[in-house]
Amino acid sequence: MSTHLKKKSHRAATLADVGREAGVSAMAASAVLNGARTSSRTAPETRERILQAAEKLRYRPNAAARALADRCMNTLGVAAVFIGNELNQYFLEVFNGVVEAAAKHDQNTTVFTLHDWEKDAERLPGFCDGRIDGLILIGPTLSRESLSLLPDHTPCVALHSNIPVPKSVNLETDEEHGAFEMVTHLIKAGHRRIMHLSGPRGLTGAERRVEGYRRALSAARIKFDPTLLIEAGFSEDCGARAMNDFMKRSSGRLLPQAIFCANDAIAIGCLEILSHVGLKVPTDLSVVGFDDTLAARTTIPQLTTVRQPLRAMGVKAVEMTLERIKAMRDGTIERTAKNVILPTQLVIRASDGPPPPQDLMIPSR
Amino acid sequence: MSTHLKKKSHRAATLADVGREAGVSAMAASAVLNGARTSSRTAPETRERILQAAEKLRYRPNAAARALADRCMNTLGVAAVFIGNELNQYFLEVFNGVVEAAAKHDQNTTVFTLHDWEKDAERLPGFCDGRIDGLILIGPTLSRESLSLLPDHTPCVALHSNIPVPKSVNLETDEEHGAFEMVTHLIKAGHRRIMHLSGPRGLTGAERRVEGYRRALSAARIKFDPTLLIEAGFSEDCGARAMNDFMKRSSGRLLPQAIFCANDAIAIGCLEILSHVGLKVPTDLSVVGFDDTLAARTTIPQLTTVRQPLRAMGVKAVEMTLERIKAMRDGTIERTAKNVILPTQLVIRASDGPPPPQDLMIPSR
DNA sequence: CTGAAAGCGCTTACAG
DNA sequence: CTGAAAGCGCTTACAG
Repeated sequence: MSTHLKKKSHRAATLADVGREAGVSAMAASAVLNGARTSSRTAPETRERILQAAEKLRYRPNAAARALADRCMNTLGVAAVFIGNELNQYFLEVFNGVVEAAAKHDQNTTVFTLHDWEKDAERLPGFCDGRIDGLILIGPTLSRESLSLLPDHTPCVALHSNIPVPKSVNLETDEEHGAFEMVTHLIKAGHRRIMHLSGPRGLTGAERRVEGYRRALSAARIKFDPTLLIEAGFSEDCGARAMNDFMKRSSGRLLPQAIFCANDAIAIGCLEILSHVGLKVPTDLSVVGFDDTLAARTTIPQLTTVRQPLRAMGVKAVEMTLERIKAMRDGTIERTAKNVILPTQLVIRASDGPPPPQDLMIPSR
Repeated sequence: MSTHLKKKSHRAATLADVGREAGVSAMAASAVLNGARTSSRTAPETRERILQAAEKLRYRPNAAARALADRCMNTLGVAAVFIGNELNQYFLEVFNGVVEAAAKHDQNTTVFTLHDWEKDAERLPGFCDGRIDGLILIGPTLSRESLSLLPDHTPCVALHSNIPVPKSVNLETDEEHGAFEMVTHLIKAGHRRIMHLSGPRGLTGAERRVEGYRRALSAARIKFDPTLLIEAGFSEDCGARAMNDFMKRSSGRLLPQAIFCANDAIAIGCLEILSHVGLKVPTDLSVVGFDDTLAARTTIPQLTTVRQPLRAMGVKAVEMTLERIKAMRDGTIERTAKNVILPTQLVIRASDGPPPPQDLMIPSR
């Protein structure tokens, strides 16, 4: 065919090209190819011609042009931090859900990575520059001031935000209850001397788990022993370090019967140290985690933990973002924060059991 | 001169707005705010005025408009499969590198998920519709026909493609050599009866590992025993199942001294089964993996494995994609496939050791 | 049912 | 050094 101009070969076909090929205008082509009210608008015969032309020219709508005209990119932004350049398991679980739901709704997902929430907060407005229609913040720890940087014109949903994000949807889980249930479970199995390796004190998530731990103890009338509450970071390394330090400085004293770790990563670090000193889990002592990340299933023994529906939260985050985007277009968007709290769930695997028949000591090295 | 129309308040400021505010044209603003040759073009004093106006109006360039004019989105696409809706560890490691490098080069990353490479191949051209400048395929297993669907106008880089992608950069690792080294390492430690839990036969990656295994045996003059070569899938479940089946049908026979698993996930499944039947790793037998994913460090004992530089491959994929994008713009792009092979590396951790002093039998259950 | 017009916000030549 | 013009590919009113 003579329609193939030289320069066209290196350019994607446009609506104008399709229209020309089909002998109609570009907007006719637009209506049948990309338009919403496709069917009503165009005569069936014309419609067919346009479809064929598009097929022949391998027409693909240009996303940028459409976005410019539409003010809609069909893409969702996801912001998260890289700790030491490493995406953590928590993020990955959530992201899994986000990607899954985004795909289902024909949305793209673009990932923005920060190194530090507070320091990089100023980059947030830049993400909302037209390339995304909504923004999902994963586990942000932003101050009230930084939060105010978020522009109004892009709907936002936050997961496990350290403080609720104003005018946004805040998705959380019932961490206090999850911790309570887990510690109660340990108590019912006969444990009394239960240690808690907490997350960084001051972080909402960490505090809630500490509260659940203490409430469970007090509900069972077990006296809270401050030497059994040890602060760690939310990583494997931190868990290992905290546990190691504890063992060193407490050698010769009574070994805790169970250790409730503030997340799975800490539990894994903890397991590692215990294995080094020859203590067996769960026969010598029980170790349990929190989160139910993939890693909880790859430890040996598999980790008893508190399931946070991270994947489902990712899915939900997408759905609520989409809702807000729609509401914003319709002008019906609410300007108030909305908090959604999802339940946690106890997952009993193999890393816990009854306490050993007699008290064990912390080995000295 | 009603500068502040009502509708403007709910709209992001444009270059025209900034220009008006600064008393210059939109293109002047464009030049100083977004242009490349910024400094030379504008008088310092004008420049300052424009900058201030932009600041005042909180001007943010609109990505879609820029993309349309530029034909450049500053975003890279990443395509991968979800197996059973689950992103695997392999992907996550690579993705980590991709996101890291993309951030460094001020590129966005958008993720496209497929359920099955071959079935969803037809979706690939749709991704190249102007919203991405380059496409990275992670572990594609596409037929030659499907590969031909990839449009010419978007540069492509593939990682561990089952067959080299034509006209693209193909990043691989020296898997055969890695497998050879690992098995040789086991042989040097005294192992003779070495089992291989392979990946799906027919897949290039799986075959290369089998080849390395067999070459190492033959280099050490150990006769290849076909009953010790068992096919598994590349997942934990598959590894567990394959191992379980083997143990069942071989009960009472000699236990292998070492098991070389085709990836870490298989090794984890294998460890799980061994732990169930009460066999100790590495004292009763050694178990080693391949990949060095995060999971290799969370098993107990930590997994000895062959490190593939997955993260670095992600980084390299981004860099090479960017190179190709640039070359395409300059018209200097090569139309030939380019293969880059990265080295693997032995990582000795705690899941291997010398064979036990006497032969062990496979326990019957 | 269909097309001509205007506009989305930005750029890149091109004049002055 | 600076601005008027045209165009990127698509849409949404608006006429016919």
